[in-house]
Amino acid sequence: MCATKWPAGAILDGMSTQVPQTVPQEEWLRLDRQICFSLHAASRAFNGVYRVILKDLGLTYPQYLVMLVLWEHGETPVKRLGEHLRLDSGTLSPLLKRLEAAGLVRRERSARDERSVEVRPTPEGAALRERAEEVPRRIVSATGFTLEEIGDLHARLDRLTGALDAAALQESPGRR
Amino acid sequence: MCATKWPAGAILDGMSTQVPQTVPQEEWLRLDRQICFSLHAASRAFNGVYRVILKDLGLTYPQYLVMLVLWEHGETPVKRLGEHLRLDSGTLSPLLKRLEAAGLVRRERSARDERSVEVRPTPEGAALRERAEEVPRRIVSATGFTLEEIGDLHARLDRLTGALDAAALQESPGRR
DNA sequence: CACAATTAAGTTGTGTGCAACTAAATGGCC
DNA sequence: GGCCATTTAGTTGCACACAACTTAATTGTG
Repeated sequence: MCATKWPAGAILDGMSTQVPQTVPQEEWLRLDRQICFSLHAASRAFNGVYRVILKDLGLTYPQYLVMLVLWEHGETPVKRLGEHLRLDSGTLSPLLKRLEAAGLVRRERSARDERSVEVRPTPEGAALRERAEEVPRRIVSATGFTLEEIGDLHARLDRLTGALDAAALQESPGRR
Repeated sequence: MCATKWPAGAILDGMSTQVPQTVPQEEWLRLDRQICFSLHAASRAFNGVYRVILKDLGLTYPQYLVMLVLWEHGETPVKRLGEHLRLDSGTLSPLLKRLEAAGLVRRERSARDERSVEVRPTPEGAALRERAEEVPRRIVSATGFTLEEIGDLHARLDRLTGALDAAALQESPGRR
């Protein structure tokens, strides 16, 4: 919910604030833009390349991510999809409805737990995997990075995400 | 590869496809998810931390980026804002309208070029800068990274974005 | 000067992403 | 068995992000 107060500064609590104060006051806003902004920009640039490549498949980028999970794990409840992709039902429900309308997945209430909805690829959705298999190579090639560099970047980003999640969690302890 | 199928194969043209074929077919879809997904996740994690921190200021993350540009450069036409932030008018127009409604910026048609709209911070918008000055430190601290690591990550991400943009450009040569 | 091409904002429509809420089912606990 | 807290999807509302389009102003060219 993160709807809480913010006594401001809580995010620093419990974290080592080992940032050297060698950077002049004035520079902080510029520096900051570089950090957050370069990530934001990279994410959107990635999105753009995926958009072009996935157009043939009729998928958006988040829809592709969902299909990746389904191809790997088969029938999966919405809840677990959300855990894999870090998305909640507010995002997944309409997305899955579109995938179902496109004939790529089927949704049906679990028999054992009527709260849960199982999502599984239709034959068409499963068949799409073959055509999707060339996507990764094209993406890697578009990055211009070697596999080693990609692995390294991946590790850094995961560490970053972990730290950011931990910091945000300090604020809103009760969600997802 | 890159043989027949897609007319979209242009994305590979002119790039060295120096990806070693040591990874088995089956693994590609998993690997791929790791690259794109970790970036996607990191971007959203950043967004989450910013959302929490910026709530005090009444700004969303993209609105904060716009204010950063305005604080640094003063009066700026919408067009230039878009260049700085890599956003088009479809995103900026409603965003700026909200910032104007919040009393943080003013928009007015340029006298010399009636097509252009100049955006500049109001006194309230300018005053917000002071309160925003603590944001970067809190963000850096939330990442758990040193400034050196951040600089390094920043360089990699910029390189990545450049390569991805170049690849996407090959596909849709006529835009933005 | 006239007129086509270009440029800058804005609008419309679609698809996320997420907070806040609702509804239904389940599991504990007495 | 009855009741309440929890869990799971779904819905609503808001804010990007971007493609495609519209409108208005400017520029370039003959």
